Amino acid sequence: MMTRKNIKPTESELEILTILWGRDSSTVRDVHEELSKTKVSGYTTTLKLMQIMFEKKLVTRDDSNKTHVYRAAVSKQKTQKQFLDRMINGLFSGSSTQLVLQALGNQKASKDELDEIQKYLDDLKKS
Amino acid sequence: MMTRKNIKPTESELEILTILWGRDSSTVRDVHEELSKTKVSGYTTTLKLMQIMFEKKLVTRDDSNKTHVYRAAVSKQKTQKQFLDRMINGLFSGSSTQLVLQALGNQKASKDELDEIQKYLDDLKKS
DNA sequence: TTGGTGTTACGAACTTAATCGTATATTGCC
DNA sequence: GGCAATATACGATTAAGTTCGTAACACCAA
Repeated sequence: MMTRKNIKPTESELEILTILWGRDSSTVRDVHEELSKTKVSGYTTTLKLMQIMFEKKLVTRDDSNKTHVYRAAVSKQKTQKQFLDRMINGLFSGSSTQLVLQALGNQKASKDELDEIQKYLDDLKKS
Repeated sequence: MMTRKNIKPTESELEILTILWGRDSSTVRDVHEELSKTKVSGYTTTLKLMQIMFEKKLVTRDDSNKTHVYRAAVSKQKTQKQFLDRMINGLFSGSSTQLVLQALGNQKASKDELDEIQKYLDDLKKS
């Protein structure tokens, strides 16, 4: 099996990926307008970032038309896993349990959410 | 209440902090030798990094002697929380639950660890 | 055709992080 | 005192990421 490249998206790239994950396909204009809701930046900045992401193979694009159409080339889940693993190894001594306990303690979770986690834990223990 | 500075340690700074957290107090030489177990770098590189961390107030130092003595100025737990929050907000739509489920699914946890998490969940639900 | 709008391409400037070489200072030992 | 070892200070360089200005091109409407 081919080993996957370990390309770590930067903070800015992650913002763009998050937008792409929430849409079927996007133009630079689409992404830029979405980005502009939370930060100010020039259009060509967004364009340049997405061009770089294309070179890094973080996104695919259809350039058969004048206005290119982009899609995320990495999955949200795989990216989450990549960052989680990095964090667990770098900051939690490799213990996912420690990270989980800390995360649960940090932020309030609703009873429903806690139930969901417990149910998931039960499944894990059975297997 | 004073608002806390949101200083985000870099990757290299995190490596050094991790070493400092595991020791009572450390000289640059101590840290550098510990670092050298896992990576190659010059002594002055470590020195420079720790000087920068001192300017950023990530560490304190006692310079009453020629050889300065350093300590972490930020707690491990607070730093973990800072990175976790950033990750939850940036990559998990603000849902700590989603992060927990992903973390549990990613890495195998032992039965004892799962029990520990369940026990913690029970406590959370009671309160 | 011509001008305005919208798009990509591309290079330059700027910032931050990381690395290291060299200068300088202190300490202890002969 | 003078030398070797070891420390800090600091500037220079490199690399990566971010930002934006400008050029070039296509398309459409008047």
